[in-house]
Amino acid sequence: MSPLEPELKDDVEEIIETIIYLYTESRRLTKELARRAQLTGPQLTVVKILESIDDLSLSELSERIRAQNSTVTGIIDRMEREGLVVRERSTEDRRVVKIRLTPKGADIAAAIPVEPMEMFRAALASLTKDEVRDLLRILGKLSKKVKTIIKRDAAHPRGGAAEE
Amino acid sequence: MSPLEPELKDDVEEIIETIIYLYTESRRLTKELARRAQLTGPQLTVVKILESIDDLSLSELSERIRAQNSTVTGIIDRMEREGLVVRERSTEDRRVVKIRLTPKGADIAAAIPVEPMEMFRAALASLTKDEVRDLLRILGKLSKKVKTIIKRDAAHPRGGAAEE
DNA sequence: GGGCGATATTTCGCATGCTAAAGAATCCCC
DNA sequence: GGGGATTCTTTAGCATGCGAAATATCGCCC
Repeated sequence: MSPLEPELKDDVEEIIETIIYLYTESRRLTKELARRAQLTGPQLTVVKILESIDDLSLSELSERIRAQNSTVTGIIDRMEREGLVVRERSTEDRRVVKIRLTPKGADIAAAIPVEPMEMFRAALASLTKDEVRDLLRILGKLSKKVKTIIKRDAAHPRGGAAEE
Repeated sequence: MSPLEPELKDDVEEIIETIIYLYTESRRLTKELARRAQLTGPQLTVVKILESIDDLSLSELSERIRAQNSTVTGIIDRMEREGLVVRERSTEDRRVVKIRLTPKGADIAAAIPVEPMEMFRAALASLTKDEVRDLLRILGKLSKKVKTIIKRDAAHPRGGAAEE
């Protein structure tokens, strides 16, 4: 189950480093792209999501951008202040707030041609088909394992995250 | 150069999703681990770095945790307030501030047995040697390509990040 | 039909995290 | 050896980002 040997330790470090690098770099680029349209990174993400899905509740939006509701409340506050989106109370369930792009918000979204993460996509295009397939398979296995560890850790939340 | 075909588009999405998942999850776990010692995530990281390297300048520390100096200034402010570290002006170069663990900080560091990212390491241990090697190779190729794209983009910073 | 637990959103307080600009100290070059 | 460019750190202002508690509403169950 654990064929990992000492000599591979550095490899492990490097894999972690690389994943962190790829993540932070893609985020930085999203931010830079957003800046050209006078938006912040998360605001660009929200605008692009609403462009294709108009009419999303705050909770649904939070889930999509992997943030807490309270975080998204703040983001939407500022976007509403800037006239990019509007809040609309749902008529079916008055607890729910629907977020919708304003014409101004839609214009800005349309004016930004590339998706966030486009850079990532371009980089992945330099890999061969087989490499993409391998990468996907291995990362999938990795994240499945992580999910298992987390589940076990949630059940016995007292040690570190990795004791055998 | 770009053998990526339409049918692989979903694979690309999934790879990106997985990398984001792995990154955010490892961060969340670091934070949870830190909480048990009354620390925040970055504070745990700093304490663990200083445990092995005592005597690091603020800039060096920033570089290690991939954050801006101004961010680290704030983190160190709060850690100093809590009595975890002290600032010492360097005698050789009086512009430099050395950060050092206090006995209290050292105790806390010693009391936390696992490294941040340990969960990651445990998950990687479920891969075979060959998989680790492949993953490392492919991620390396990927990040090299990203670096190239960034460099090109920095030279011509006007379009999106990925135009061909 | 009234109360009670569950769900959706907001508020509050705090800790990152960034950029730009200010403040110190050093370097370097004439 | 003096001054300007450079480097190290901090300050200021803002935008996430989180958890916990407060609010509002809904659903259900008796």
